[in-house]
Amino acid sequence: MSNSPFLTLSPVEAVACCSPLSREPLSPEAAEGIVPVLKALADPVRLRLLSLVASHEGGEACVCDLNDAFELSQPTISHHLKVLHEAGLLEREKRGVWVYYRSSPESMAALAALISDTASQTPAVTPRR
Amino acid sequence: MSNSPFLTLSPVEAVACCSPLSREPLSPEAAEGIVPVLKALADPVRLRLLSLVASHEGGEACVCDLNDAFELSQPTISHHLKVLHEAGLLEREKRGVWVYYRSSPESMAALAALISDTASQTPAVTPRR
DNA sequence: CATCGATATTGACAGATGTCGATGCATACG
DNA sequence: CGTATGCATCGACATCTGTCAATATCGATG
Repeated sequence: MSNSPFLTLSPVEAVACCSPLSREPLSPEAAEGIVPVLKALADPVRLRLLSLVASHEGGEACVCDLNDAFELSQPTISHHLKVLHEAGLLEREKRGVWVYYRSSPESMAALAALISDTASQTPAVTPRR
Repeated sequence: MSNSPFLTLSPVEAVACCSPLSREPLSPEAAEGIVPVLKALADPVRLRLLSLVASHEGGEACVCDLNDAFELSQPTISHHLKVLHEAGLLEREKRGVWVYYRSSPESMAALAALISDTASQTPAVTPRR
């Protein structure tokens, strides 16, 4: 695999197609692909946002509720939600005037498997079309 | 417990003592305690360093070997190793002139459990087939 | 002791990131 | 229509972060 398949992958896809960290040395390209997801998580506000959404009933929450949970400006919360969304950790759905964000358990599971693959074997890098 | 127990905890301890993200909303203090570990991971060089050490035989590697794996200055690698060490993701041991870093599977497992406590139960994200 | 080799620390600097106020853009409702 | 509300985008700013060259430290060895 000479040319990186990671350039065409979304962050979560890059995570899902890697073998676990402790299995073999991560390639530079794979690392670059995965890092956006970890960066998205590596902020206290975003971590709480993700937890709020994921632990909310139905695994989703309205932006208006999320705003109220922080003492931060609305644009700031909107910014953080965008980062989580672009990393593939939150899905977005507009219903009327409101916007709902939904957590993605598959993405979280893929990330967890990358960090510590104790039980299941993740499939090695499988090119998709 | 109104006063934060997280101030006295090392990053990995903060990770280990939290219920999973999707179980209940993360408290601001818990988030602050966990974030250093995620920040440590959220860099391509550090992610590769961790993977190199973890996948190396015996789960440990000498700094001299790690330096050679990157086209970065020695102080830069030393800096990144320090960050990983202070986050509790790598352990340090000096043997003679050389320094060895060892990965901490428990820390990684704790982090994986925080992100997705179903990681070991769900058939890890499988590609469509 | 003098020196060398392996790591760590320091100081400086450019670029990335979190935050805000102001503004834009839809959609709902009189 | 016009207006109100929910959310996103923009521009600006201060702070944080990754990187390097220079230097310090510490153990081994002659």
